[in-house]
Amino acid sequence: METNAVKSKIVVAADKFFSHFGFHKTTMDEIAKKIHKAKGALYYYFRSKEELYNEVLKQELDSVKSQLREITLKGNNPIETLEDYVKLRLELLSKAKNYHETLKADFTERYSFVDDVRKDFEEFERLQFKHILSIGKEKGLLKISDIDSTANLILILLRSLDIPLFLQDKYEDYNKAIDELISLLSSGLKGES
Amino acid sequence: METNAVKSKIVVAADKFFSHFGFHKTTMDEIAKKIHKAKGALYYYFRSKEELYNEVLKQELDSVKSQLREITLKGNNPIETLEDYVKLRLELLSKAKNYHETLKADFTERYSFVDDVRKDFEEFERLQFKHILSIGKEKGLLKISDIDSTANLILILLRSLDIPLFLQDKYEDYNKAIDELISLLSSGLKGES
DNA sequence: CTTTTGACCCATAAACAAAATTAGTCAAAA
DNA sequence: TTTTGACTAATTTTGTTTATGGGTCAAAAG
Repeated sequence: METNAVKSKIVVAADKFFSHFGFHKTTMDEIAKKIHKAKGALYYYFRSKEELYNEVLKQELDSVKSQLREITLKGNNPIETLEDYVKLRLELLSKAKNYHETLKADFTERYSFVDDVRKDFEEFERLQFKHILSIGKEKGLLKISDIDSTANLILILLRSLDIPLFLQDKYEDYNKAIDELISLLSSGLKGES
Repeated sequence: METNAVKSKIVVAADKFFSHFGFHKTTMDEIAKKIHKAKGALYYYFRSKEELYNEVLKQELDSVKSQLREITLKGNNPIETLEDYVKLRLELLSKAKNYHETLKADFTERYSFVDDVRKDFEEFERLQFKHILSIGKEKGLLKISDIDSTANLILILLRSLDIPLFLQDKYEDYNKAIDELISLLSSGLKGES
């Protein structure tokens, strides 16, 4: 693990601007100014603005990942774990401004330079769901015929909900439905399909 | 019910252009030309281009509504009815190009002039779900504590899925998950929450 | 009286050019 | 090894002109 103090400062400063003003309305110059460096210094650590943005998003999502991973590992009851996961995920992602921006970009330009980070997050989540479900199956608490398909469904539902939740200010409106979804998942996964 | 032949021809012609090229890339002139009328004639029947587009969308969704209503009315087993509803809905809406355009517009300009039609469709669907669920509850086939909340959840899930399905070419990828969702709903609504 | 026409107006969009901004480079310096 | 800052080239923004297309309306048609 490379712990370069300057590189970290760049990422922290960049995140401040990117999450406030977005990718396009942030300039490399202002990021450099913020940490009292010349613009050229940024290019010593990052090949391009896109690579820097990619790193900022990576750290944003890595933080979310590590907090969600705790839930998955700590949990005893898979139903409760899933409930906690969904709630914490909602809370954490609702603050992840750069993530929101990449979601929005899907409808206009597409930020293909963050595809790897986003794919990584997707696969992380898929793994968490598979893990939770397999524990539930082992313990005989959940009746699931195909873990992969069920994990995929949960993944698709949550990711689909991200769009209205974070891009269309439906956060308040949908909050009640999230609880409803959790209890539907609970009872749905307990019963026979 | 006003059955004006000319008005109908206008709407049919307008639909052809709007669904192919969208609201902005369609001109009132070409719609008029298509039915061998002058542009002014369109304004005898419609106050504006927006009102015409609104009417086209209304008819597109009215057609979907009437086909979905049949499912709701014909169905005996509420679980099967819900399954049939979701599948037909997906099939019908996947072809509803103007509906897709209004969904896409939500992320850019917003077509506020179609809000009424869209709201109407939303309330129609809410009613269908409430109807199906209440039948299921009556027959003792479904265990639902709050019909309104559950209907609302189904509404939110399906509408959230519309975006990736119709706007982000995930139609193929998600098709398997739709079946999975239906069976989750089935077992979830049968069991206790 | 109802419906249609098409020239007309004007707001908006497209096209183009000029100016300004900013991503990215690099030789020199720290 | 790291940083600088002037420099370049590409992209955006701004301003201007031209073209397009929504909407009107007096006159005509039926």
